[in-house]
Order: sequence, then structure tokens, then C-alpha cells
Amino acid sequence: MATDGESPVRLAAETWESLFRAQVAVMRKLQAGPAFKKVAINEYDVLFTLSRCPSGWLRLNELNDHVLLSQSSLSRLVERLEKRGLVERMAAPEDGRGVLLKLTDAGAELQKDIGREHVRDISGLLGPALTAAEQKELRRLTEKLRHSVGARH
Amino acid sequence: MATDGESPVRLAAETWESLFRAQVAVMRKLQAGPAFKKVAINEYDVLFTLSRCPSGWLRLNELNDHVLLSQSSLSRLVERLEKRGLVERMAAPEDGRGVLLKLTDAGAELQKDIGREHVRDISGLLGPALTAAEQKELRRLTEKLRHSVGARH
DNA sequence: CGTCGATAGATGCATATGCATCTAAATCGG
DNA sequence: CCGATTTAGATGCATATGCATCTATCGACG
Repeated sequence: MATDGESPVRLAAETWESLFRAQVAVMRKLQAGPAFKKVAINEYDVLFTLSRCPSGWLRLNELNDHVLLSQSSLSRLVERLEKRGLVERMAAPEDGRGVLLKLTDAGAELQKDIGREHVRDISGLLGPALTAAEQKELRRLTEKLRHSVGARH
Repeated sequence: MATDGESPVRLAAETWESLFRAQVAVMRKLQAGPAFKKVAINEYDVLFTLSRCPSGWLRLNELNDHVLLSQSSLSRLVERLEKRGLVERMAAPEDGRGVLLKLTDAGAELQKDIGREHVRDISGLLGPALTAAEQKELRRLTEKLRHSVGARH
């Protein structure tokens, strides 16, 4: 009946704590980069997500699942991006309540510019920290975690 | 000269993306719990960090390294906690500029209450998602990442 | 010592965020 | 088909956040 000296609950708490702190540490560095003088990190996240969207158009509520922001905050964030000419709104054709979003050309270009720098910064932080195999394993574990958590509706 | 079809830079970006999204997904669930009606998650984080501090007292600037908040925001967050009687301030004895922080009894009790529930929620999210071995590996990798990132002055 | 640059925190001010609520459109039940 | 419920998004309002700046202290150096 010997245990490994650590309860499952405690292990989960420590794992989350460690994941969270790592995220804070990396995020701090990334936010400090010069790219995020032009757009806040949440705003960039929206531009990035739109850039990955195959059809180009994305519903506001789908976007909201992706981002750590309340519905109202996202609504206003998008309003700001629209005022800056970075995104375009359109009423959803199949749902009169819905709003579709798309990057403008200026938005797509800005995303690419910042994205390039951002990716370089990320690589500069993760590269020296973890081997390629470790990064792959970390990616696998966090994907698994995300899908499991997201699955419980 | 065959590669595995993925550049190091791209791998790092995907790894970070995955880590970040997992953090968002988990954080969303945790924030929705009833515990965080009483204190915001950042506020809880401060109470938690103070509760782990061996001497009980912690410098404000050390606390700031831990939390994803600007110096001024932390200053005001602590001010709020003090007004609510959850923490106590003291001038640092060895540094006339510094401020030391400590939980009050009420603060310690609140932290424990919320902490219990929080840990249960975390366990409920990570437990079904990852095996114990996977959690340990995730903890190891994120610790390694954090230390590497934090190390660069 | 006295001056100068650096560091710890606090504060004014503009902006971002979240909660509660509102409107409009879709969906459900009879 | 109509009223009731649910869902998507917008908005008023209070609060939280960040940037720039200010004050006070520390530490280095002449």
C-alpha cells in the first residue's frame, strides 16, 4: 500500500500551478517585446485567430471561446479593431443575431508583421529551454488537456 | 537531409500556442467556479503566494515577479486587499523604500477556504485529462521552461 | 560626506474589463 | 401559427489596469 508520497489531488494542483507560472513567465517576456506597443496581446490574439480561419470569416461567439475575455469585453475589443480599420464586420447570413468578422488587408498585414516578430520571440524563449522532443511532448500534453477540458460543454 | 517536416521555429510557436490555449481553457473553467465571486483570481493568487511564504512576510516587488500585473496594478490590488482586512502592510526594516506584506488571520482563512475548493476544481479538470505520469511530465516540462525563461535576468 | 543615477512604491489619468441588463432574432411547445 | 424561452451581441456603469510620472530612499563614486 505504499504510495509515491503524493496524492492525485496534490499532483494536479502542482501541475496546474507549474503550467500557470510558466505561462506567466513567458507571457511577461512576450508582452515586453516592441511588437505589442501597437496592439495589445488580446487584440493580436484576435487578429491571429482570424488569420487562421480558413473561410476568412468567423463568428463573434466562436472567437469568444478562444480568448480569455468576457463577451462584452470582446465586443468592445472588436469595435476598437474595426475603428482602426483592422477588421470588418458583416451580419451573419444564416442567423440574424450573429456577426461575422474578417481581417481587412491592413489587419492581415499588421498580423503578419507582428506575427513574424512574435514567433521569433517565442522561439528565442522556448528553444533554449526545451529540446525539440520535449517541446513536442509539451505540445501533446497541453493539446490533450485542452481538448479534455473543452469537451465538457 | 530529410527533416521531420517541421522547423524548430514553427515547433516552438505551436508549442507555445498549445500551452497558452490550454491555460485559457482551464482558467475559464476555474474562474467560473463559485469561489471566485469573493476574490478575483489575481487577488487569490496574491493571497496564495503569501500563504506559501515561509517567513510570512513578502516584499511587494518579489510578489510582482510572480503575478502577471504591472507594478501599479499590483500596488492598487494590495491596497484593496488591505482595505478588506485580508493583508497587512509593514515598512521593510532593511530598506526604507520597501513594503512587506503578510496575510491577516482573516486573509489566511479565506485563502484556505478558497484554496480547498480551487484545488478540487483543478483536480476535476486535470484528473480526467491526463494520467499521473503525464501530469508529472507536464509539471517537469513547465518547470524547466519557467526556470529557463526566468533565468535570463 | 555630497551628488548622481537607480530602485521601490504610490498616484493622476486615460482606457480596458466585467457584470447586469437590454434588444432582436432564433428555437421550442402547444 | 403564436407565445415563451433561449441565444447573439450591444450598452450603461462601476471597477481594474497600464503608462507616465512623482517621491523617497538606496548605493556608487568622487
